[in-house]
Amino acid sequence: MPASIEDVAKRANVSISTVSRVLNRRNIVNDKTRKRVEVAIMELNYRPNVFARGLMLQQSNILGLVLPDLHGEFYSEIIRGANLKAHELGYQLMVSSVGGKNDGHAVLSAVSSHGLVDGIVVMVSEIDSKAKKTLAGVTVPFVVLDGQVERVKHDSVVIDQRHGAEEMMKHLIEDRAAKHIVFVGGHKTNIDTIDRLAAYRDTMHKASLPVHEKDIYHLDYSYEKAFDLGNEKVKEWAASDAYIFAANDEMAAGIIDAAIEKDISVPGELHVVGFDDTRIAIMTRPRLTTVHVPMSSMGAQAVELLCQRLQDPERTPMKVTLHSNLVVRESCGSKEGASVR
Amino acid sequence: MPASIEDVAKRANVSISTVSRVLNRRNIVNDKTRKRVEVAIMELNYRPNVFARGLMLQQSNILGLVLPDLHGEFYSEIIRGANLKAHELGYQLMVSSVGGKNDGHAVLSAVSSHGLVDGIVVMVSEIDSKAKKTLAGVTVPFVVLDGQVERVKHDSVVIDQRHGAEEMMKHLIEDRAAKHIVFVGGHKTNIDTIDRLAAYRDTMHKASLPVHEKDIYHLDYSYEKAFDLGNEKVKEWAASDAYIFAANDEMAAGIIDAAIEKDISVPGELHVVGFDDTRIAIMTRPRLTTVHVPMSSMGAQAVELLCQRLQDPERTPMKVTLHSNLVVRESCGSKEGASVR
DNA sequence: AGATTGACTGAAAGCGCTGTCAATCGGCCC
DNA sequence: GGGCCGATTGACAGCGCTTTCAGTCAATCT
Repeated sequence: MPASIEDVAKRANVSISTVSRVLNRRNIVNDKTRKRVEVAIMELNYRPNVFARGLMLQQSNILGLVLPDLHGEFYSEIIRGANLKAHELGYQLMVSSVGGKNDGHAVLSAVSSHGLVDGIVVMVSEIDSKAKKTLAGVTVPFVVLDGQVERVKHDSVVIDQRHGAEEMMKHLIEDRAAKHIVFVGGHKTNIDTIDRLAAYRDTMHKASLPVHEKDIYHLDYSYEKAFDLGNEKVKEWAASDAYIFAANDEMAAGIIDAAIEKDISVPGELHVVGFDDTRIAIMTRPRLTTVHVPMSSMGAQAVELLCQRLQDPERTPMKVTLHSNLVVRESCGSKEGASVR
Repeated sequence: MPASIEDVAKRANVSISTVSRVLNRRNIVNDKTRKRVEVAIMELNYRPNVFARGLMLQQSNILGLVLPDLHGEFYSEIIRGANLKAHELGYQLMVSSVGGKNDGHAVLSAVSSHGLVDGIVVMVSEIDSKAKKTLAGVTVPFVVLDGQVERVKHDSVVIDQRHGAEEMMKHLIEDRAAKHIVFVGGHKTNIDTIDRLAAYRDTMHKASLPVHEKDIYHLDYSYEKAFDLGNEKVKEWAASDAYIFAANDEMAAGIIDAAIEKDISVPGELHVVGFDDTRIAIMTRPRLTTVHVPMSSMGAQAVELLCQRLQDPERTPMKVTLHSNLVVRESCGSKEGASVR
């Protein structure tokens, strides 16, 4: 049983009020008394009990981070950024995934209404997900990553995917003179996929290029599925001089590897680009031309917003937009030739 | 302000004791009464306050997971496994990194002695790290991942790296007839590196192969550093028909890519193998021959051990050993030829 | 009938900490 | 000398919940 505030008080020969005061740097405590208390705290290796404190203060200094999954470089980076910033601001982070199962729903509400966390950062990547509905009933402040929840007041940080995606499309069409672009996305209901696909359609349209629905694929963001698709289509694609616009780097990697398997050279015969600029982008050969998305900044920014709101609950909701931008490497050919870094 | 147990009691026209009883399924509460209380709970959307509960019960149902870093597939998988198991057992997970900074020390002790968490899972990958010393003073149960702490009673889950590493070395020497094997590890003080290097030395010795110190490199497990090293050495290595034993998949990938850059074919002219069997292993071309390490099982197992200990604090400490095993793919040539999957 | 028992339920004591309010004390003012 | 002031400190009321410890009441026993 760890020492309580009372033990400290007794040892220092003061009342618990005084101990509490020196802990919280409240009022002024006489120098001598404070020293005495501090010594007692040292000697007893005393730490205030979080629960008692939480009960009084109604706050825990714990933040929740709820992601669709914990897998892969993408989420990994978000967690990292969020964790770092949270510690910097004196908070602890609790990470959860609202994974495929309906269990996500439960986790989310548990984490939030329990009163355990002071606030949460949620990433909602499916449009119309259950999580969104649950969020509407959440009582603590929350910030939404990469999305919005209607009719609920909250901060959010979004990526200007549109911009990056358009830049990419323009690069393909204008710099690379692409005529035939294939879009390989995640699930149809995935917000990022929706955005990126919209940019695809728009840009094609503006460039007066035809969009064939058979050139639009919806996979699940995984390397494996993309590899399988690639295995099947890569020859056909190469034959039509296609440019493959994958909605994340992993799928781009899968397709490139499928091409290699079939002895089709990238970017010689087939061009592939990715999205996110995760570390995978530099681990493929050729390295990926992709769109850089500042993942760890997203995490950090969200935490920062959340903490600000915790301090000033009345602040008007903010929406921070982070920019994405094109990163040209070799996977779709380059202006200067294939060897440019 | 969320509803309290008292609000429920009033609404159901009973005392708080009764409400508490139905919450904890204690004693027997009359059916009718219980229904009434349950209805009130529903209507008020009541959730017991974690702090109050924690204060009474001296437990939070929160587990801490402290890793050296949160970056990369390796840790990502551990987190995933741990998180899943924790939820399964009714716990929440709090993830921290004890990163390079001395801040890790602080985090660790904060997390533990604060009384916030019921127990922690720590991964200590540096021998003689500060964290280890801190652990000795930790008051809650903890389980150590991939290591041991002297003179302190605790459970642990370790990987039998030795076995996998030896299997790999034997494969190289016996099946592939390697004569010259280069070891590329992480920091000298990293436990995994130490283990793997030991296996390297032993097996070399047993096979009467000479170990040259210049064939042993200590990097930092990163793709980039390995890529740089590769750029410098790859030609020399290829010339001497070397086999590169990288201590993780990322470094193996870096070296392979450096080879490709220099137009040296893998596994034709240079042979490279990795360790861990992360998803990176199947994303390189050629795909990596590596040692499979059950990362998510590690996380899950650790959580399970921790929970068992929480239930029975007197149980004698256990050490669970997980096995690693060789996975042969193409990066060092294969028995059946280069195209085997 | 009076005593005893069993099934429920309520009152109240904290868990460890914060914050309000009052008490104490030496010094200073009129 | 009495009163007042600022500085410091202690008492104590909760925060919301669990958990004895005592009832209360109808049914059962002797």
